[in-house]
Amino acid sequence: MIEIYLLEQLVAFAKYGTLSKAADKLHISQPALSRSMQKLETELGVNLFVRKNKKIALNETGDLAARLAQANINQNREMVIRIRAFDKSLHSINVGSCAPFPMTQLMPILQKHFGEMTISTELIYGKQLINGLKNGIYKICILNEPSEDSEIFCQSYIDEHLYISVPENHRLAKKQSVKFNDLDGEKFLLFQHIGFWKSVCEEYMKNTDFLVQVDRDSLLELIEGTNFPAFSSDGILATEQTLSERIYIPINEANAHYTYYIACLNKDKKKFSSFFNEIHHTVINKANKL
Amino acid sequence: MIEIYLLEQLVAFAKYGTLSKAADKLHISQPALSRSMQKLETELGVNLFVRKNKKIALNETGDLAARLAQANINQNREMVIRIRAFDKSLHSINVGSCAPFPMTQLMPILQKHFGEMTISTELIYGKQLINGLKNGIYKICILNEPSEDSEIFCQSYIDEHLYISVPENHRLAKKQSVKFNDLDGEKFLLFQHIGFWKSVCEEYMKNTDFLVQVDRDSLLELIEGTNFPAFSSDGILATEQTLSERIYIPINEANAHYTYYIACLNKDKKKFSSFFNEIHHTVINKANKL
DNA sequence: CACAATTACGAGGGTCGTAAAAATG
DNA sequence: CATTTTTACGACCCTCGTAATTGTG
Repeated sequence: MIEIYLLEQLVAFAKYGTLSKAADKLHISQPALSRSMQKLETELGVNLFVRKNKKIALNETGDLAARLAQANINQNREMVIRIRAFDKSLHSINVGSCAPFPMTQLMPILQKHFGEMTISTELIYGKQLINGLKNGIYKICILNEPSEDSEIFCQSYIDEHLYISVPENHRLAKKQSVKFNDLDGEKFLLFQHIGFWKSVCEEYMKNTDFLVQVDRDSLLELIEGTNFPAFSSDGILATEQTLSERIYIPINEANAHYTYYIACLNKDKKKFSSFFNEIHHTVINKANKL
Repeated sequence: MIEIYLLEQLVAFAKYGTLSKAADKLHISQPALSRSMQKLETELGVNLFVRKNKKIALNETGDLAARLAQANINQNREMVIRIRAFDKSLHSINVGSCAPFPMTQLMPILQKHFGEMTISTELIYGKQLINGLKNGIYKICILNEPSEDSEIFCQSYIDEHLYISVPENHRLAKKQSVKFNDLDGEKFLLFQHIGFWKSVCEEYMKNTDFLVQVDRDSLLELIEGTNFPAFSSDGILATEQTLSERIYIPINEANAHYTYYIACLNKDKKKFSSFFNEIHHTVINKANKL
C-alpha cells in the first residue's frame, strides 16, 4: 500500500518535470521530494526514473505509475467530497417551493420540528420540483397541484388567491374584483422571485408591461412611491402589514387561485410525520374557523 | 486528501466491529486506533461514529465512508500490482513455443541478445499461441506453421523430422523408415511435454498404447531399461548424445516433419531485430552447408 | 470484574529543511 | 558558475505503545 502523499509528489513531478519545480509547487524542499521519489521506488520495488548526469526523468514504468497515481488521488478526493456531501445531506433539509408565500409559512414549522437541521429553500417550479425530490436535491417540496406519482407522498396545505394593489386614485380602485385583461397595457410592478406565478403572468397577462424588480426593498419603495399596480394575495394580506395608501382587489380568475401541497418521498414520510401532522391540524383548524 | 493507512484502519474497524478487535488484527494498539478514528473524523470534518456508553459504532456516514475507503484501498492495491507487472513485463521475455526442440535451440540465442532480461518459456500450441502473442502474454512465439495475421511478423527457423528409437532386437530395428501405423498396438514411451506433437500423436497414432512420462529422468531410465520404442528427431540427434543401444529410424510421413517459425508482433519487430537477424543467418548458413 | 473506549505521556520513526557535495553544460 | 540532484545531519511532527482512567454489563 502506497500512501497518498507519495502519489501526490509523484504526480507533481510528472507534471512539472524537475524535482526543483515540483518541490516548489508542493511547498516542500527539493531534497525532501528527491528522497520521497527514492522511497517510492523502494516501496514499489521498481525503477520509476532514469537518472543520468544529475538529470532525473520518468521512465516508461514511472509514466504508468504517475497516471495510475493520479487516478487513485482523484478517487480519494472524490471520496472525501462524497462523504462530506452525504453527511451534509443528513443534517439538512432542502425545500423546493413553487411559490414564496407557502414557503415563508412553512419555514417556522420546519424550524420547530427540525431545529438541529440546516433548512434551506429554493424557488423552483415545473418538472424540476418532482425531479429534485426524486434525485434527493429536495427533501420536501411545495407544489401547486397534487402529485399522483407513486413514489411521492402529498398532502394539501393552504390556498392562495391573487390580489392586486393599486393606489386610491387608480382607475381600478373602485372595483370589487378584476380580471387579468383589466391590466392590459398597464405598467405593473412585479417581483422577480415569485416561482410559478411567473408562468401564470406569462400565459394570462401577455399584454401587461411588467417592471420586474430583483430587489425586494426596491420593489416596496416603488409600490409606495409610484402609482403602478402590483400583486399581493390573501395569504400575504393576512400575515403582513398592508399599506394604507393602497387598495387591495382580488383577481377573479380560476388561475389566480391555487391550493398548495406539501410533498416528500414515501420513504421519508415517517421521518417527517410529526411535521405533516402539524400541517394537517393547522389546515383542519383553519377550515373549522371559517 | 486522506492517507491510506487511516482508510485501512477504518475498514478494519468496519469489518471487526470493535476498536479492540480491529486494532488486534491491524497489529497496532487499541488506543492508536482510537486516536486514528478521531483524526479521520477531524480531517473529514464529519462524524463517522456514534459513541455511547463507551461503545463505538459506525453511523450512516461512517458506513458510507468505510465502503468508499475500501474502494480507494482496492484501487491503490491494484495500482501497485499493475506497476510491478508492467515493470516486470519490460524486463522479461516470455516465449511461447509449440514444441520443446526449437525452444531449447532458441534459448541460448535469446540469452545472448537479451541477457539483461528474464527469459521464460511456455509450451503451448493452437490458437492460444497467437492469442498470447496479441494480448502480451508472449513476446515471442515459436509456431509450426507460418502466421498470416497482419499484426504478426513471422520468420522461418528450423525443421524437425520425427524419429523413433528402438532397441537393436526390436522387430522394426532393421527398417530404413517407419510409418505411424507400424506402431499400432505397440507400447510406446512418450514424454508428456511435447507441445503440438501431442496432437499429432492423437490424430495419427490412435492405436498406439502410449506410456506417458511426466518426468524426463524417468523417461530416460525407461528408454534405457526397457524395449519400448520412443520418439526422437533429427534435431535432437544432432544436438544431444545418442544412446548406443538404440537404433534411430525416421518416420516417413508428411506429418512427422515440420518447419518452425519465430513470430513476434510487428510493433516489437524492431526491438528483436538483432535476434531475428542472427536466426536468419543461422538458417542461411545451415542451408549452404547442406 | 471483565471488557471497551478514551486520555495521558513518553519513545521512536520518518519526513522535513538546511547545508554541503557532486555533476553537468 | 548556475542549475539540478543527491547526501548528510539535525529538528520536529506524528504515530505508536504503555499505563492509567472512565464507564458499562
